[in-house]
Amino acid sequence: MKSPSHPRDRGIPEATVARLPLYLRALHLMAERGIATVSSEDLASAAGVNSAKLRKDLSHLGSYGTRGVGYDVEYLVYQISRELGLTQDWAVAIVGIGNLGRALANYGGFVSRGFRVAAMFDADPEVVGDTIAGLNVEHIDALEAAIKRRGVSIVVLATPAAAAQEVCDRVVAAGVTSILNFAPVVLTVPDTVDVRKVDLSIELQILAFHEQRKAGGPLMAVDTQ
Amino acid sequence: MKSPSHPRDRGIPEATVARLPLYLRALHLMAERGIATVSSEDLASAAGVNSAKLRKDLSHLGSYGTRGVGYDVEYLVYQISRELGLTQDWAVAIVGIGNLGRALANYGGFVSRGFRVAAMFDADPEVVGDTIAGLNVEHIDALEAAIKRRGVSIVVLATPAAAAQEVCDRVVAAGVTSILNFAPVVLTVPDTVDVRKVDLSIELQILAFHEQRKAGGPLMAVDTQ
DNA sequence: CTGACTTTGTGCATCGGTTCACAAAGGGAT
DNA sequence: ATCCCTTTGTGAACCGATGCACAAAGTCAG
Ligand SMILES: NC(=O)c1ccc[n+]([C@@H]2O[C@H](COP(=O)([O-])OP(=O)(O)OC[C@H]3O[C@@H](n4cnc5c(N)ncnc54)[C@H](O)[C@@H]3O)[C@@H](O)[C@H]2O)c1
Ligand SMILES: NC(=O)c1ccc[n+]([C@@H]2O[C@H](COP(=O)([O-])OP(=O)(O)OC[C@H]3O[C@@H](n4cnc5c(N)ncnc54)[C@H](O)[C@@H]3O)[C@@H](O)[C@H]2O)c1
Repeated sequence: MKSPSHPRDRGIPEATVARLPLYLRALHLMAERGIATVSSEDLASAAGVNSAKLRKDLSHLGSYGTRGVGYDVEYLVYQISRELGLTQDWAVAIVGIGNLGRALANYGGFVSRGFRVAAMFDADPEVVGDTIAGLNVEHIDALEAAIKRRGVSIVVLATPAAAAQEVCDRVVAAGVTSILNFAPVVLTVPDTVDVRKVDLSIELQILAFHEQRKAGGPLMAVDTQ
Repeated sequence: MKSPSHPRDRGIPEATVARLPLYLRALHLMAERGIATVSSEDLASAAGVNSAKLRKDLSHLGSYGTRGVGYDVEYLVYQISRELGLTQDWAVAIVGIGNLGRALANYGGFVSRGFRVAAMFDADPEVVGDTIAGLNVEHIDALEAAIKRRGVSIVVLATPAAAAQEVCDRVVAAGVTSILNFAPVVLTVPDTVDVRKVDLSIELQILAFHEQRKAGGPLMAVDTQ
């Protein structure tokens, strides 16, 4: 099914994909500073990873470095961007324009790399019609039509938890296959659909776990007979 | 160094820790609905994981199930909460009260599980003095003093990227060892400090990668000679 | 008290990912 | 043209996490 000895092989490990944006960010900063060439050691430390890992990650995209020299910054930016699909621009819709949805809509760093907020939806008549970052909030009833009309391919869910699954179902029925979910629920979707979640509360709980260990761990012996 | 055959062994795998909050959330929902007992199969499907994984995860905390029956919901909630350190409450500070910081400060689900916003800081005199969710925004100059006075142990960073490392350094110097970072930068900290990051842009890029595959993958042959 | 049935807890094979360490490749100096 | 130096790309050992599959443990009906 796959050509085994083919370079430029498709099938980049998920862990690698998750780090490519990190490398890209570091490379953009370097490009801005006029750095033309970078070694795996330097780029790795800018991205906060091990240099062997970085080299292995990049090797999945092809052989874009020069031994004895390093990687050409511009060229690598281009290759990673292309691999991630950032050479095209992506129309994003945000559903649920409350505290969080508003913050996201106003966020500039969004647009910076090929992502464009193309539509916003809410169910509250109070909110519908508001203009945020130059764009009108539409009623959730218009969801399917607007998704198709605007070519939305990524949806950000920022509704309350109780509404998330229902909105998700509609969005999926409308043909969207990439969802970023902020609501604290496990979404059920067909496996053709990718869901990524961001859950602040989980992050805090993980921090609390380690914090407790740090505080209690060394002292714990005191009380443990 | 560690007692090998000891039950209730310390050293819970990181992957398990990251899932405990998920189980906890599902359990809370069940408790609300009056469910007293749950099998690993049901809890696993509510949390969106494999049941063997769930059982193995729970086995790290101890042997809290009953064979033939399942797990007592209330008891499991208590055990997981205790393990995560949620039986105490945690004072959280938010630094950078812009779009995102404001959304976080207003977020209710925050407080729900033992996390309390105890302080907010900003550098902008326009923002300092505002009241958000009943709490006053303080000037960043008061950072160290307020962290100590209020017993803050977790800091959420929501400043622009350019300010994040500097604020981080101050926060660490003030004795904080748990940081949740929203700014798109790699923070450098002593290894006694835990940093978790949330990066919307990275999530979108990962989605874009897969979306591109879905769209381009099957069609790619068309163009590939 | 016994036996059928349910469900946990875990040994084990497997897998994906990380890291080390080094041969191969290229650049630049002489 | 040759040699030395730097740095890549990757084989291989290692490590943690996953998931299957089942024996052990417990419930409950009769
Ligand atoms: N605010 C945060 O910092 C934060 C942090 C973590 C997670 N979250 C989660 O993100 C989600 C949004 O949080 P928030 O603070 O913005 O809540 P919010 O209540 O301020 O906003 C929710 C918005 O969704 C709209 N909405 C409700 N039902 C809808 C529907 N069916 N279709 C379209 N819109 C609908 C509401 O009108 C409202 O404007 C919640 O699930 C919350 O748990 C928020
Ligand atoms: N808004 C979003 O949806 C979003 C999404 C992803 C990431 N982020 C990141 O989160 C961070 C905040 O985003 P935002 O949209 O809220 O930005 P913002 O500009 O609205 O808010 C930043 C706030 O930080 C304050 N600030 C600046 N320097 C400071 C300092 N040294 N000490 C204390 N406060 C200081 C500013 O006065 C401002 O109020 C940024 O790093 C951004 O990249 C935001």
